[in-house]
Amino acid sequence: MSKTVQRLETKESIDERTQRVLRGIIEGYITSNEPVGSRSLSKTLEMGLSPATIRNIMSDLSDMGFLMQLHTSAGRIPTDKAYRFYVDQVVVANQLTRKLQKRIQEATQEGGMNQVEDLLISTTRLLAGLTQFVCLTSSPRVETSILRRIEFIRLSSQQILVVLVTRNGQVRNKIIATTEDLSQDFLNTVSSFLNEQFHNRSLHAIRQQILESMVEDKERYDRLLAQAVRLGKKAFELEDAPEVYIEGQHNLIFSERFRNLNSARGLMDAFEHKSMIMNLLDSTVEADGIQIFIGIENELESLQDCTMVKAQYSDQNNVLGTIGVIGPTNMDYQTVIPVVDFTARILSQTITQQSSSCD
Amino acid sequence: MSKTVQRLETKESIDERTQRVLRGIIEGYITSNEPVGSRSLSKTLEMGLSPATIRNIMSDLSDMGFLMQLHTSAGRIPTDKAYRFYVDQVVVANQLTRKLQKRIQEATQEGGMNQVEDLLISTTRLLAGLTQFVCLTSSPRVETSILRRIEFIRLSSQQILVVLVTRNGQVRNKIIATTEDLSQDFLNTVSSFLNEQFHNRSLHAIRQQILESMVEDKERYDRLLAQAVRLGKKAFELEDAPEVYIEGQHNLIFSERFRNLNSARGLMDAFEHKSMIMNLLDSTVEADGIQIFIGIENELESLQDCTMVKAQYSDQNNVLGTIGVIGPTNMDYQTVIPVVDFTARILSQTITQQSSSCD
DNA sequence: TATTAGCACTATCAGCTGATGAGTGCTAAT
DNA sequence: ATTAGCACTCATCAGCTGATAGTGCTAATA
Repeated sequence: MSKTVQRLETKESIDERTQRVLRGIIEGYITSNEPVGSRSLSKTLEMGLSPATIRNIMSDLSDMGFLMQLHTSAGRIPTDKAYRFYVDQVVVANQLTRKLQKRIQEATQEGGMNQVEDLLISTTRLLAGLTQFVCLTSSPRVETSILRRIEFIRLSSQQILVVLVTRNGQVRNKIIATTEDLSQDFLNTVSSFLNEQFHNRSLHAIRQQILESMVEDKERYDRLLAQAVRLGKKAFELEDAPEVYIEGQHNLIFSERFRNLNSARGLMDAFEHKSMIMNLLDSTVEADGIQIFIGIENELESLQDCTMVKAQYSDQNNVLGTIGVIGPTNMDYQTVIPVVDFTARILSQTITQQSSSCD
Repeated sequence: MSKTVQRLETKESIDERTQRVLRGIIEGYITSNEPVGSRSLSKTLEMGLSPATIRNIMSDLSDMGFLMQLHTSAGRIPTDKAYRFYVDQVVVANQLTRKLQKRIQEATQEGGMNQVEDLLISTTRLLAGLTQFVCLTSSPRVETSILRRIEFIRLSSQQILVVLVTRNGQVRNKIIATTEDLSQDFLNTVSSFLNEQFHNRSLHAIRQQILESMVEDKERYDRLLAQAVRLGKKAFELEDAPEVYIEGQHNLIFSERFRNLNSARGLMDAFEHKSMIMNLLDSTVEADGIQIFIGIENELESLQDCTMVKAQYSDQNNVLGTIGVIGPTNMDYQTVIPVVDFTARILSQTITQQSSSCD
């Protein structure tokens, strides 16, 4: 008999009243950042329940793994499981206030942002500012971007500057060394050749094809083709340096909301390793909407006291990168989730506009 | 009579023994980061002085403003004045260990650093790592850099990418909008015209001249000239965004050596305002060597518990920017000063090599 | 049977206490 | 001129205190 009761009390079937109490505790802890006790909860809930009754319910919730205590007499705080319940069951697609929407839109559209890099940096900073957490953004993987234009500029007899513009507006510069002195005229011919040949192909695909060309019979090459392949090879040998932008690290130290966090040091250290962060952001089941990792759901150990909320941004065709915030597990999900979501959408929109403005 | 004595005890004329004691206290505090008392000093000094004698000397030094106490019974610590004495009188041009020299050289010369930006960032990081302090670097003011090459690349009917390469290897990209659709061929003509016209001139001078051209009689212009002026104007309208690189901020929080610092928060906040930092670095009497600002010598209030050690770097002709570290006033000057000095020299050297490699 | 009041229990925190120790200043002796 | 000796001053720390805010359990109640 008691078994049945226990089954009934599993995730799906906590009775209404218990749910309301749990929700009250979670929201109480989110707003106050203090453990919540039965007495105060009895007041704020306004369900006409006495502290004693609430204690009983709390006790049950503790047994079910939704609540825990820091010390015997400290009031209770939600566990990661509770936040998961809260996010899945309680938080509904919440509308942002118009005011906030406007603020985000304005910030991303303000002038001088003709380069994707600038746009990403300022968006990252914006989100860090809005949430008062740490914000991370991965830039589009150059690998998969589509070539819009490539150009070679002769700097000296030994140096050539490669300028590479992708469809979504990223501009990459790279200086390559040559042994042979090539005239600017010749370089122009090479670049028009490459532009024609590889228009609208992904950088990855282009590199592949160039490598294949190289193993083909070399004698067939005229000078143009040979140099085109040689220069192209160097140009598309992109450092796949993972570009990540991080803003708001100081919140980790100074913000009151991170007070309970003991691994600030570990996180700061982790942020130094950009490739690890890159991985953190982009190792994602291809998901359309927003993704939330609460506490222990995070793989990275120093993140297990935090929640990461992230969303992908894209142009009209492809996912380009990820933007996310890292905050305390008792963050205000009701606000943070839509903020991240909306920001990612606006970001996608802005980038799409930019890349569609080419002929 | 007593007046004469006081005069004798001014900066220049502290007697040998007193100087040795002062030096002992300063060095003791630098190494231990603890106030130093008469007893322990009597041991480490090995001058055969009893603690009592040392106390007398200490008392004199306090009167002269070289020492102070945090509490009545806490031992003494040097004042800013003492550090100034130490830096001016005691620290002699110290040779770096070969090991350290090598490490700096290797770090700045490691591959893939074909862009000045990368070089600056990695040097900044290096210096932050070596000193365990915060390191700041200002990038060359684009204003004063010499034009090496300018190029226009047609992206679409409304967008043109400007690529601007300076003598010292900085590459700037900017996308400008046009109303008129200009062919790539035409753009090439414009850029060769501009390159010829303005070769080896400073960006600042170029902008001046373009503005002057504009007020001249407009009718004389042929189409090429008109467009060249129009595009040139947009191209050289550089955002004078002060570029500053900051590394090692986490040391401010986590390093034991910053323990006595109460204004970490203020400093972190200051670092957010890049233009202020830029000012801090570059507002410098044009000085050849290294510059040191100890405690209250710093204008910025939140810096007045710190020492800033900075040095300018340059190519063969001009000062380009400044690199500096911010640490506690009781930093190890004997090491830090030569490290900053040497790093700045190597930086200058590397940049000079790069800019001299053009034809 | 579900709820509640009452009570014993417990951990934390702020504030006080006295002991300890490092360091000073002064004075008298060398 | 130097030093030994001594009284004095604080900062720190451990240990104790009462107040507070929370719990769990039990017995009474609707």
